[in-house]
Amino acid sequence: MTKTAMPGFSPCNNATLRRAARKLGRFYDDVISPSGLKGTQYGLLYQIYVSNEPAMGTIAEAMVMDLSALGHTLKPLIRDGYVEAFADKDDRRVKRVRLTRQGLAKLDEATKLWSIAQQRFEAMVGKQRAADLRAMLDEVAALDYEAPAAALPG
Amino acid sequence: MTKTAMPGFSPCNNATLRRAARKLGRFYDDVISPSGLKGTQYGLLYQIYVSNEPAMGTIAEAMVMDLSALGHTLKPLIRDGYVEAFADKDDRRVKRVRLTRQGLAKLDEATKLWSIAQQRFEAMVGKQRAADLRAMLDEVAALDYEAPAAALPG
DNA sequence: CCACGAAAGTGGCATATGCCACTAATTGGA
DNA sequence: TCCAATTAGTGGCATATGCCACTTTCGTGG
Repeated sequence: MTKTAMPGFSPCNNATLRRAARKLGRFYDDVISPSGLKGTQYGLLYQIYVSNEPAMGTIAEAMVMDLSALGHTLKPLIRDGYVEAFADKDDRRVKRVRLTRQGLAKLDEATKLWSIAQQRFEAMVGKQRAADLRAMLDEVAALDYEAPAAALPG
Repeated sequence: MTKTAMPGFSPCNNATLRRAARKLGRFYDDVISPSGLKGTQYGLLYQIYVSNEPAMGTIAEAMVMDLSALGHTLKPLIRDGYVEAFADKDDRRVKRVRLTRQGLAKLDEATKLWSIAQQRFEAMVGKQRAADLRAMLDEVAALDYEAPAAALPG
């Protein structure tokens, strides 16, 4: 018993990943909160910003997120006037989104705060280790979890 | 442009972590779903199982989760009869929980499925790399994100 | 040109998480 | 002993995410 008893380590990759996500999420949220945005919302605004008036499906794919979930998450941002949606010219099924002037300003504001969180985190774990971690995570997010073709008998 | 355009890489550690969590979460959820449990619920049952009739606060700490969030997450499991709560003998503020007979059976059932997900994942990224990843994530979850003592003038 | 199946979103429902304001029970002094 | 500060949970409210059932559009083989 060193001090506060180590956290409940688990052999489950999923549980461990979620645990870390909760902790890191709260940290980024705290630092970014003065802007009124949550870390996830900041990430979404950023993704829209770096894309070219992306279709919702495009964003969902880039963020490895369910399309309907993206729709839900987008609502408060549209409601608050940071994002606006419009129909694609050629395919009326497609809905594209972009940042409004306010959204752009808010992104700027939040980016300053995000930088602080990012720097604080990387100062703690090390820039290189953070990069390594992201690489691992990107790999996990890109994996193809198809059923291992469990012997489909001819 | 190799094939499907790499996912929207982001320099944000938080966004990257969440993205991976979404993807891995869906994978574990899919595999575990025949039991009727979500991956998170499985993790919670497991945590309760390996603890000794833990107090809610104890679980919350181990899982690096907000106490009220834990309370919410616990509700469906109590409703479905997998977990039962009871007041601590010495401190009536404390609420302890334990698995019911059904909860134990469900945990057993789900563990078989979990093993499949766990093995499939580790077969893809490698057992050692998975262990390394968990180690990094445990470290992230254990970090002390206190304000960097930003010069509190005497 | 029309019926069909695929593609893109929407809405409803349920869980996952957090924060905040409260309530109840304890613990520490004065 | 009695009240103030602390501790443990609860409930309400809001966002984060997913799945499923639809609805609207497209794209196509007839």
